[in-house]
Amino acid sequence: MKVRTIAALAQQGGVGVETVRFYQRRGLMPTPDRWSRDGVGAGIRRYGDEDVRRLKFIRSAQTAGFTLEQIKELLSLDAGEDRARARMLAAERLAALDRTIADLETAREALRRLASACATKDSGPCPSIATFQGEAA
Amino acid sequence: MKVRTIAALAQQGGVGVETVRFYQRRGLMPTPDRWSRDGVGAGIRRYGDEDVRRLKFIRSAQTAGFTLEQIKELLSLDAGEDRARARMLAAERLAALDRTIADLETAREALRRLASACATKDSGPCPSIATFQGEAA
DNA sequence: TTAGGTTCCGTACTTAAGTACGGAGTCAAT
DNA sequence: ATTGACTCCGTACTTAAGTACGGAACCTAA
Repeated sequence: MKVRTIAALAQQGGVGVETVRFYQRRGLMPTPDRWSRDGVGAGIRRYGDEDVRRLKFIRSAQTAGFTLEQIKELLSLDAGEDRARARMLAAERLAALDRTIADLETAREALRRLASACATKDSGPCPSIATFQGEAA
Repeated sequence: MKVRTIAALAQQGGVGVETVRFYQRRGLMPTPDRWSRDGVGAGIRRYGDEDVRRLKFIRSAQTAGFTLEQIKELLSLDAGEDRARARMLAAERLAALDRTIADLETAREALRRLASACATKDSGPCPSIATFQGEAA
């Protein structure tokens, strides 16, 4: 159970210090008590392994397309009792994610067409617009 | 070759009027001349089929993850000569898109795990954080 | 014990992509 | 000719997710 400063925590989570502080302000990360060895000053806040996990979770959930607001709820559910709600959030996000992935696959095809439409010669107009037609969201 | 007002253009592009105007300010959409039948007033701007295609292209390219700035360049390339540049932009975006899709697939898996981890009972803590572990971006 | 690097905190600034507002001009129908 | 809807335009506001700043407190090593 290592303890670390905010800089070390941020580094392990792959974010900047200011970002951690931002998450604290938004209620996504805790703001642990200050802690001084010799009890003389106010001390510095120290972070444990659980905080690292929490931070990494936030980043993963972001990749999955959750907003910080939703992640906050997910985190509160993590400690709470309302499984049905958590399940619903997950299912909703899963559906949205599938739509996004499908959209991106479509866009990927269009982009591949664009790349190859531009590949045949080295100059002359390259019909970007045309290659995307029919793919409007 | 239908002509339309900005409202009709926006509607066909699936965006709001203000958004079209925003694209005009950013140089992504043209600002055609005003046009009055009886030459009495200053008239209203009219938009043609090409504008609809352009607008739809913008939306598609956005789905593919291009920023408006990049789309602007893509559009200028469309009329220009520099195929190599267009090809490069497309290839870059294609690679980024593949990374994004892969990330989302991973997140999708994690989310599926989350949903099923929460599915077994109807109450009690639901381990959101744990289900995502190992998936940090 | 002092110099430096961190931490803490509040506040302000940034960026991307819109969205809204308000007043003046224009158009189409009554 | 007037009304009501739409257009034009500049300017300002919004949202999400940070990022930066500045001064005071704190901690560590020489």
